[in-house]
Amino acid sequence: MVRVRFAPSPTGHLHIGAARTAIYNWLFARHHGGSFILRIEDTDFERSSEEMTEGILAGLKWLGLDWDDKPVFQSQRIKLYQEKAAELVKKRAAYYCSEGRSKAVRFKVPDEDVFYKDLIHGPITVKSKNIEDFVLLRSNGLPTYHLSVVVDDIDLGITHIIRGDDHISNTPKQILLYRALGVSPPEFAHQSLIFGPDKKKLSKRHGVTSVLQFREMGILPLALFNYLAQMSWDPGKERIYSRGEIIEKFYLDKRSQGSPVFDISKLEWINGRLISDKSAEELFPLVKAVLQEKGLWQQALETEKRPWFLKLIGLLKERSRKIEDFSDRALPFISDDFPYESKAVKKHLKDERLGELLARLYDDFSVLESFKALPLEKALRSRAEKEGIKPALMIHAARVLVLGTRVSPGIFDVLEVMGKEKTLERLAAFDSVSKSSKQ
RNA sequence: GCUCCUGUCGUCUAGCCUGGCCCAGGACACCGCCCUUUCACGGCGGCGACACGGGUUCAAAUCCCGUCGGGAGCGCCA
Repeated sequence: MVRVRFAPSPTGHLHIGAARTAIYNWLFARHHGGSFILRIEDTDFERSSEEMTEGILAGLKWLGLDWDDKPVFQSQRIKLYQEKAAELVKKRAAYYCSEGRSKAVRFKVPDEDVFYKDLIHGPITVKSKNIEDFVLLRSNGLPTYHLSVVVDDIDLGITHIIRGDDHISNTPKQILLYRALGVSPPEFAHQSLIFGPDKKKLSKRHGVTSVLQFREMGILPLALFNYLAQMSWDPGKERIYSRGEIIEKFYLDKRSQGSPVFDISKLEWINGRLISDKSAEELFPLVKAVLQEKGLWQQALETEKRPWFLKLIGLLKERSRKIEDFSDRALPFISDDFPYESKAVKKHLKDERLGELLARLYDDFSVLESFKALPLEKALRSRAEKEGIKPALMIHAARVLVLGTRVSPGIFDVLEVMGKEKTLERLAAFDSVSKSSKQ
């Protein structure tokens, strides 16, 4: 029976490196039908906080991870560690050492080399003479990491320890502790660390690293999940999978051992694909949240204008890579207070014929019975033909006048969603818009 | 300094265990073309890597040795 754990210390936010470790443990447990245990390593009272614990749990949930049993808090198990330390002293595997007035318990490293077979790295051997006697119990009676980890992993019946490479050199110490406690050690698998572009361990100075920050940016949980799961590992031909598919394909060995560099453009690519695949209905609450945050939300979008708003989301989702992207792009549709890109105005509104052409187009549009993409397109193209000009001239001008941008979804779909009233109003604003940029 | 881990396109990786199908495959990014009203999508194409040096072998990205590079750990932090 496979039993693994994720053991964060609540001294900071859920970092994507830690999240990746959590994902691997979870995947391993689910693949083998085992258990995934959460253990909060909060024995460093100075730096730990309940708030951080909440944030970490929220991050895990958001990623779609669930855990078995209740989370275990090390702060509530101090007595157990102290007992085990005493037991080791009794067995003469550990001893009291005093430096100054304080008295701590140190492990007596025996004169035997440590060998173990890492599931990812293969055989690793360390000579015991390279390991110093390390502290088990601090002079204040609190356990150190090595003691609490080993005692808990034994107590919780952990079968596989999957964690970051930064723990490789801790492992021999812990194996020695298992031996001293008379328990055979579990399997170990050490996963490479995520690096920044400078090939150093990823940290805050590299930019966004907290899982919750990605959520705020408008990254979908499944996108981050896929991206993180596919570091050091290649599940196959498709580039994006459901959680269930990844569980099915997951394996630990035979994976890349080098440290991967975090590349946000790939994450965003996955995210964009996932956004396109979602329905407007699914996207609705996410877009709402972003608009609310930017102070652009209108209650009507949820009530009488909801069907219209869903159409808008459907129009915009194909080319959005982050949920954030929706706010700028939706702006001209839900408000009259939007910017005109000066480059766009200069490029597409400078033709002198435009004033007259747009006036005629205005008339063509205003007599349309149905303000839908197809008739709109027909009207514009036949106008262009009559005038002997390329349709593109009016198309580009219309885009700039209606949206203020050079880039958008197909213009006729845009106009349809924009509606007759606003479209005509904005086409009529040609003079003032084109003039304003000349100053 | 000591110990351990690690090194395939700019980036993520496949291949390495079980040498030949690899003058190295895919994806992201980038560039070009097609589609086209713009962008995105899609299609097609391009750029681009086995860190280096020896050895073993008919044959090495794959096995062996060495060199160099990168990282992490060495706390009464976790």
